[in-house]
Amino acid sequence: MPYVLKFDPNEPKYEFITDTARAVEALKALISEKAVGVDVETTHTDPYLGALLTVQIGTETISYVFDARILHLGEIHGFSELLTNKKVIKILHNAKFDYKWIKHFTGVAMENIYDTMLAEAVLTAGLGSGYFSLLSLAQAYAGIDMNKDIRKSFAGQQHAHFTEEQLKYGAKDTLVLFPIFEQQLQKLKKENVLNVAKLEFATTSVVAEMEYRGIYVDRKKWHEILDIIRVDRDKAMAEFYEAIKPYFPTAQFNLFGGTAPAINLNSQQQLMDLFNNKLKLNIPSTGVEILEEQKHPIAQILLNYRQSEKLLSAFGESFLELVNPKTNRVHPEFNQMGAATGRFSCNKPNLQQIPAGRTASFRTCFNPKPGYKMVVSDYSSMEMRILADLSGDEKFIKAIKDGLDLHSYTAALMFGLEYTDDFKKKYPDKRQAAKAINFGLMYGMGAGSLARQIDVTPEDAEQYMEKYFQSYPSVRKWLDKQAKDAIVHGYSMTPAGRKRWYKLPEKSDPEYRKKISRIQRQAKNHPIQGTNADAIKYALVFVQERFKSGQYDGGITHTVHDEIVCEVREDQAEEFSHVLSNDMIRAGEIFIKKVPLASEPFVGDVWEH
DNA sequence: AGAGGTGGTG
DNA sequence: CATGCACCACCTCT
Repeated sequence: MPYVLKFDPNEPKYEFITDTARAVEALKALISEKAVGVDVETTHTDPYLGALLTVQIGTETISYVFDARILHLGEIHGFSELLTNKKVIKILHNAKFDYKWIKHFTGVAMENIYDTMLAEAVLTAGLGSGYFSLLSLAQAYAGIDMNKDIRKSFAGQQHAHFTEEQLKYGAKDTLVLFPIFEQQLQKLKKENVLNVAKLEFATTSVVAEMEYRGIYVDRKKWHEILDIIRVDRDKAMAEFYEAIKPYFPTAQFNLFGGTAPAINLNSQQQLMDLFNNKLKLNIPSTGVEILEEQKHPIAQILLNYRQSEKLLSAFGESFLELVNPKTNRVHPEFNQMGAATGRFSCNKPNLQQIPAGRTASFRTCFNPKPGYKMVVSDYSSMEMRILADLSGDEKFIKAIKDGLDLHSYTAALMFGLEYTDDFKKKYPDKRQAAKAINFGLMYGMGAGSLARQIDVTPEDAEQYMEKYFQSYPSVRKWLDKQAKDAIVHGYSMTPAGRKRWYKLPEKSDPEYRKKISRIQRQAKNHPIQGTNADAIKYALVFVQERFKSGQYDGGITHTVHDEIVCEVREDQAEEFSHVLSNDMIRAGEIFIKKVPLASEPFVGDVWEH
């Protein structure tokens, strides 16, 4: 049945509230509602740098526009009571944005959130971009055109009077949430993903708190690391230009007597010309895997240059510019539906791609605030445990239960060797090969790429894989079933019920097989990666409760797929580290019942372990 | 502005 | 028949 609008999009009913007495009355009326729409207007996107102008809270028929410049909302009776009330659903679009502003300016931490943006992301995972504007949802669910230009007009409105146009716009933003909410709810139930949506909603306030808190970055130390890398980079660059001199006999001299670089080291086009036309190496690309095979010294020099240049460009000044001048911390944006699998993505800066090796120790620059410790915990080999559990493979499960080193154990089975505690030392190559298989098959890898990766013939790789699947027969069965089901149903699913949909190609599509194969690989991986995501989201909710309840002093600073990083008051850190690990395990056990889980805690002064 | 190449993370 | 999942940032080139 079509949804009937309860308001007039051209004349939205609203009340502009500037006095406390009227605010109290409005809030009193609102608290008996089943659900309210909430939105804010601000002068900026960053609560640390801007001002809160209005908070709109409304029903499906009327929106109350509270003037946050005049009213002390945090102290007004009924405001906190309404926004933290667990019986009244707060409907928002991209709730973490409003959450941060309301928290910052009123001290109120909203509860019981329904987020129309996240709901849409859950409903279209794998199909869309993961980002949905209120504009597009208003159009799709209510046929309403929203004027996006008015939002920009709030930037300079800190003291001036709002126009009626602006107030109407603000009001419409809460009114339009209802038709979206009502219809999404039906869809979420119909697709059986309401529980996943609820997990996302519970997670969103945790994400808001995490972004709001941010994490301290030691800029001085960061610069010291950059200086060292820059020396290496310049050295490699000099070596490179020296080495290519013979190939550029006409190398021009510029006006200042120095040589003008004959080649832009960052131009793959010019490099290809050098390697193929001058050096006659005939390489298909200049990627690491190709260059590593080349004997020519220039290839090695380029690799050295690239290694340093990569770090300087991706983690240089541009990174430090993202440190917030007010807080001296970075406040990355975490997109909780950033990946089609349910994983987080992260940007500005992307803390999920800070180098982890020991060569570039950027992670040591992330420190707790004074009097606090970094407390970190990682799930150990989580995706392998998930695969063991979901496939129900007895041998696989037993190996985990017995606490064996899984890569070594797989190697022992595949190569017919005896498993011992020092297997890793005795057969490092065999273990490495098994590791490649263990990971690769979770991505649906074929024998061809396995052969390339562990440097054996395709025939050998084929044999290894066959041996692997003979060792773990249920794993093969399970993977095959995921691939098949995805094509039959058009989606794959985690045990938590998180779905990822696929756009199936037409039979006539010239790339039909290629596309089907790709979907099959994605469908094999999705329940594994997605279950990890489900677990970490539950864990984040559990852990946040530890801080919110006042049990521990501190907060979550960030999360990297299978890792949660917190800063916790020094005297509580050690104890908290075990609480953190246990919460992560407890969260995982909601979905993983047959296999024991582990999460390793660390306490220190840096984000690194 | 967008695509493609490269490379950082789990 | 093609052949490893999920991201984001920076660079060059068009």
